[in-house]
Amino acid sequence: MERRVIVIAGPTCSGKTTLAIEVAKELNTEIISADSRQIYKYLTIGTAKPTKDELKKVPHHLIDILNPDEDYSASKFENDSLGIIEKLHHNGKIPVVAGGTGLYIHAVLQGIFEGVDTDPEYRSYLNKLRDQYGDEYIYEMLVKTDPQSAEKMLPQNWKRVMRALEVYHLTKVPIWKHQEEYVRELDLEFYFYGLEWERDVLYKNIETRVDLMVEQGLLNELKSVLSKGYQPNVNALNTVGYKELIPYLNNEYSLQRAIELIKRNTRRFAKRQFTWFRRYADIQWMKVGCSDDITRIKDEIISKL
RNA sequence: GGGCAGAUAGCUCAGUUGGUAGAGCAAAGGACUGAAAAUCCUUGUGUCGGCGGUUCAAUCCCGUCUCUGCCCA
Repeated sequence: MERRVIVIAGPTCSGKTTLAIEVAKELNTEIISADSRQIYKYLTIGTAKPTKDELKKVPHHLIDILNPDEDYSASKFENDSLGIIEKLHHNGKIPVVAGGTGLYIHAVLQGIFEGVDTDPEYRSYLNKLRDQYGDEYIYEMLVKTDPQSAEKMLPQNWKRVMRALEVYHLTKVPIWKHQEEYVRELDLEFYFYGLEWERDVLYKNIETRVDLMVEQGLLNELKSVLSKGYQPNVNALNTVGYKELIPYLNNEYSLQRAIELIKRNTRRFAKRQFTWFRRYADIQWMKVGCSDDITRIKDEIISKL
């Protein structure tokens, strides 16, 4: 029974898509996208989805599965991706998981503790409290209910504070305890790779790609999503490339400024991705200097199986 | 060729009536367990253009050179 899984991580614009396709083609297998934005339909240019041609070469999973106003989560991703992995294994294939969403990659590799769903009603209640009384207020709520978790967080980081409150609200057990007790037993063998670039080269590529996205009609793509009736504040549009263009459409600044911001925010995003992936001791970093290296890396990955 | 104004952090600049300097932006490092392209935290040593001089002490004053901009020939 097959139990191997190839995982390809790395920052945005690092060549994950191309590499994954080359590997999958050679192994005659399929790709699972670990990308919290490519999940959404209509966000195509700005999320640098694989092209139609590329999608034709190799079957892809978890791309274009949601409307922009639908919710998703790391835990759903874990379930969905593990389900697909199981099916592929059943067919004797080695799945290729590729993507840049650190938490999703984490969900596949190690899992997210189970059993505590989101509670939209409670979240909107907390959001209201926060709007009215500020970060400190909800943080104090956490200090009272789950001081141990509160100690590890700052009041400003309200998203984490809210999640901790939510978990306690639903289970009466602090989040750190759930985390501590959670053990996932899965018989999978991961081959975990990260793509590494010289920082300034990657940044230059990012800028070129942003210009290309604009040329390809990023702005029209956003307008078309909005014209379908999706609100500018949906989670899907809180995405680099789109969130900077919305104020431009509202005449808050120039298009040139928006493009600058997209480039800067993409750079910062790439940096955060490096920070996230550096935490894994078992990641094998593959140095990339130009797009030709991808084929070489593909060969190396396959030879190590 | 002459005159004037500049030259300080990666960039744009501020500043020190002489005691070796600080903002914004950019950038770097970090956190992250069901919103994660999200949400947050931390970080400013730089021959103050070069070389001389004055001074206990020069980024600051003086001289000179180089470069940049403007003006006059």
